Amino acid sequence: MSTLLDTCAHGLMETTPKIMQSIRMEMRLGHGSDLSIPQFRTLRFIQRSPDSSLSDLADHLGLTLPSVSKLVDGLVKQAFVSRQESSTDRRRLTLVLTKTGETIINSARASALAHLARTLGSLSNEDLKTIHQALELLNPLFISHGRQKLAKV
Amino acid sequence: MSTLLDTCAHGLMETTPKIMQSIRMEMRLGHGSDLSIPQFRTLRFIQRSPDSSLSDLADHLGLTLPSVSKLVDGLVKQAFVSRQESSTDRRRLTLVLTKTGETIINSARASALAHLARTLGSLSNEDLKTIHQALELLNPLFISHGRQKLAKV
DNA sequence: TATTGTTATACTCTATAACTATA
DNA sequence: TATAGTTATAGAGTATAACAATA
Repeated sequence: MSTLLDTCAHGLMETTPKIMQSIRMEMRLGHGSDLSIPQFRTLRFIQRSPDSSLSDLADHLGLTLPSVSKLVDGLVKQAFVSRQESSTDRRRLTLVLTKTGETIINSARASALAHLARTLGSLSNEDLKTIHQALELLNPLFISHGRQKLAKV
Repeated sequence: MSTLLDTCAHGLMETTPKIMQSIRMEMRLGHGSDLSIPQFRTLRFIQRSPDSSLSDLADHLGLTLPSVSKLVDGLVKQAFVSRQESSTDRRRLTLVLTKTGETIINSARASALAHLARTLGSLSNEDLKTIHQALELLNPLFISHGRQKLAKV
């Protein structure tokens, strides 16, 4: 009967996709070169965790290695990222942001944040405090669970 | 300088994709037949708004007609949905859930909700109240803006 | 002419399976 | 043998452009 719990679950299922769609749209329209959400997250991850390997990225995104390999393919093709050899382990590679990649991610991020801020702009400070608290509560509950490996059917 | 606003925008950008990924994963693993998020939303929309047209659905999802046509193709192929002719306007079609579709959407929904409830399960009632309030605030701000029509480059 | 929907084409996202190279 | 990554293949998601049928 836990009604409040159910209500929150419903709310998340209704609202989360709408927020994602808004972010996605801004990512396409908001600035020159359009990034998908995974591409954006990839650039952000490399920016924040330099010298990561493909496996590190796969763990962060919760995707399989082939998926991430292809994802990076696209970013390399656009010259946002380069693959460098690891010196210690010749199987591994090191992901590096190019100058262009750095520019793109900063601009996309700024544009997305500005758009979100505009969207939240009508709220009072108290409302914002509530949202902030809620995000602080939710964030640790939804952790990336490493690479996907789906059960066989 | 509006720091709280920025903090909320950052929080949304960090947390929203993680929640989506969790929902998406449950949608694939949680029950027999796996649905993508758009498929899930489509079935839900038809369930709640019977006799809708493809354009109605496109508006609801914020996608273009060709995208939605293809999306529905997949659901028809799986026999979750059927396309029926509209009696009043022979250009329009009417989307109808099949018996199977009804079963699938109910099961997927229950499973996703249960998973979310489990994830939120460790929170106190007060925390849940905060989240509930936040969702009530956020939900109306992120409305579907009708079909996409991207600017020409 | 405007609207509803489909088809053609072309990306990205994502997975599994099979492979190569290194440890 | 186990791990890092790629390639092959396949289906879904998404768009634009071009089209058919109806209003």
